[in-house]
Amino acid sequence: MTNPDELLTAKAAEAVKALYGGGAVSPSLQVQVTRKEFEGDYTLVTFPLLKMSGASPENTGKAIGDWLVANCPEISGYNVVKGFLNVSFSPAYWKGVFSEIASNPDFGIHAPTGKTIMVEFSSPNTNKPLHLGHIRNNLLGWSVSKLLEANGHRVLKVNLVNDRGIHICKSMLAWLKKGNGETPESSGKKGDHLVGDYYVAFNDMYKAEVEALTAEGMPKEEAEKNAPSLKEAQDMLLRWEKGDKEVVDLWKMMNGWVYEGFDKTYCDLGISFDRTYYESQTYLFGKALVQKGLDMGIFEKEADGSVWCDLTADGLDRKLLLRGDGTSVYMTQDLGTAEQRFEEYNLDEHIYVVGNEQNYHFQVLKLILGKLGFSWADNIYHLSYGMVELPQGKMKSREGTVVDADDLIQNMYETAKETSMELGKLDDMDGKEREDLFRMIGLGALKYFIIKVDPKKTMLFNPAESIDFNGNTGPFIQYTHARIRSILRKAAAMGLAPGSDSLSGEAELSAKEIRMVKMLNQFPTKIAEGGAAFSPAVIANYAYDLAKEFNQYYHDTPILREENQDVLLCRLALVDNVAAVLRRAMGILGISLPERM
RNA sequence: GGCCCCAUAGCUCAACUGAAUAGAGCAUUUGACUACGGAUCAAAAGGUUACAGGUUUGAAUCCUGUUGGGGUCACCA
Repeated sequence: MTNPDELLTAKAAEAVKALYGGGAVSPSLQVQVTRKEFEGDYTLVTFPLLKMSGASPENTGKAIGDWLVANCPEISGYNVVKGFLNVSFSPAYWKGVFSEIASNPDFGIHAPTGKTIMVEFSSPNTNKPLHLGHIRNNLLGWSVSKLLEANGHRVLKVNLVNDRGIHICKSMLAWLKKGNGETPESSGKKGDHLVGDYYVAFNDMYKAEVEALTAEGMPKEEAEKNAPSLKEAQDMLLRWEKGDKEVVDLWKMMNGWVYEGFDKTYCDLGISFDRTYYESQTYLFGKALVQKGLDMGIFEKEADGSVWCDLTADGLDRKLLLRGDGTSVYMTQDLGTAEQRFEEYNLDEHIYVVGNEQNYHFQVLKLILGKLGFSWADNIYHLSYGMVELPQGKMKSREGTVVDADDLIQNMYETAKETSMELGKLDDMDGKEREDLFRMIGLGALKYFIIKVDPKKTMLFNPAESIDFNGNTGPFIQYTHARIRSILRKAAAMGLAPGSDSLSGEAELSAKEIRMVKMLNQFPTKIAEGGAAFSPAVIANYAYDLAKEFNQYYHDTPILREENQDVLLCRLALVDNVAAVLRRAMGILGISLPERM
């Protein structure tokens, strides 16, 4: 069955042609969902048609409305308000739409496109634990991947771990000096936190040294360059690059601790990757491309041996691609990895989930890849998300205002537990089951809180106010689902279950039920919309609207106490499908819905 | 300073490609369990969409300027 909006667009085009003639059928037929406060299902905006009709908006609307009712059996009526033609479809038509939704177990999921898309996200440094910013990145990367899968694409989720560099050496050095052999086992600390503590310890040490040097009369800038611990860290990096066994062993051991910690956090968040890349293995990529660019004449070499790409003609700056000593920089490496990935996986698209502070970097990356002649340069997309800010502004590790990921997850669990225990609905549930439920609700609240915001926008998190469990929240949707499941359990106990014959009766859908069918019917469109914009927020807001619609319906429509068997079965089928769509929508966001809570 | 992004109710967020009276939630005030689950529902109040112009039948949305905020401009990643 054709979608109502498509049907109306097609029929309206016919109407315009029949009424106003000519081959000049206006391409600007605007069909939209009728606003709540007006009667009707879909609305045709008549303003763009006035020149053609030569009549007032009211008369144009009337003429088209009359034609539609006369020539289209699915359309049962219309009204015109100002220039808006509000069209109603018949209840029988909507029942047909619903029956199609109900018979499709994968309703909303799009057919395979054959496209392969790589999504890179998370990409942590191995010198400190994950924080709230990483949580937004991880949740976005994960849900965008799921959303693209729902759009029929094959998705590869990858992580690029920044496991080398001076910052890693800093924690290693501090551990050597002050660690006394401390390990996660000996201290009981989670590995990533342990290593993070030594990174902080390094900075304290370094700051003290700089202060001591400036006290002796050395200018601050010079002191910052000459502090002995920094020198030692730099020396350690050189030894690492030479493969010095002692340094490499230490590096492996400490990174191992960090990975164990990260794995725990990823597991808590319900996140995994198809492949993990390590910069220690990819940081030399891209050097061949530098030579290629030089040969093509798009890069230039300075007297000191450094290589640059001049982008001033494109309104940007000159960009360094190779240092004077022949070592590569971040950009070089990204150019190389992109080429390597497109070749190895024959990618159609590559999405980088990276904060908007790197907009410039990705602009340059894309531009240079284009200049190097790669046709796929246009198929890389920087999913640039906004920072998570605190009431006092940006999170700053130096000022201790970073919201730790593990703490936050634990916190959400505690709050979920408290709330649930207060309500006391779970007294007959066993311990393990309860723990899982608290985790599900806490995570649901956290994930929804983050994902419902448009990725591009800066968002605010206030640690002083705990994340809500009422209103437009994850638990609201989880609760709605639990409620529906409760009804269905009771129905099953009465020997009633929605099935393929639930809609075969005479029952006609009420206005409220049509509204819900209409909303259900939008699900595939929402998935397409969210996918096109790489915005899981579209799905989150849709799920909320649907849940809210159900709760209103639920409040004043008896289901189990309905005496007419046909109507009862029809209602059961309807709420069953609402639950199924909620599950599918929230599944895309990585949020599970409970049977009860 | 150059370039980029942002500004919507007290607060957190919506508003498809320009469309009807700019919508939700939280907080505030009020009402609803002898009811299929009150983590719910119903209602009140809350707005010159930062400001000033412009384009359009129609602007939160597009254009110009102003103000305020953020980002970025490393031989860091």
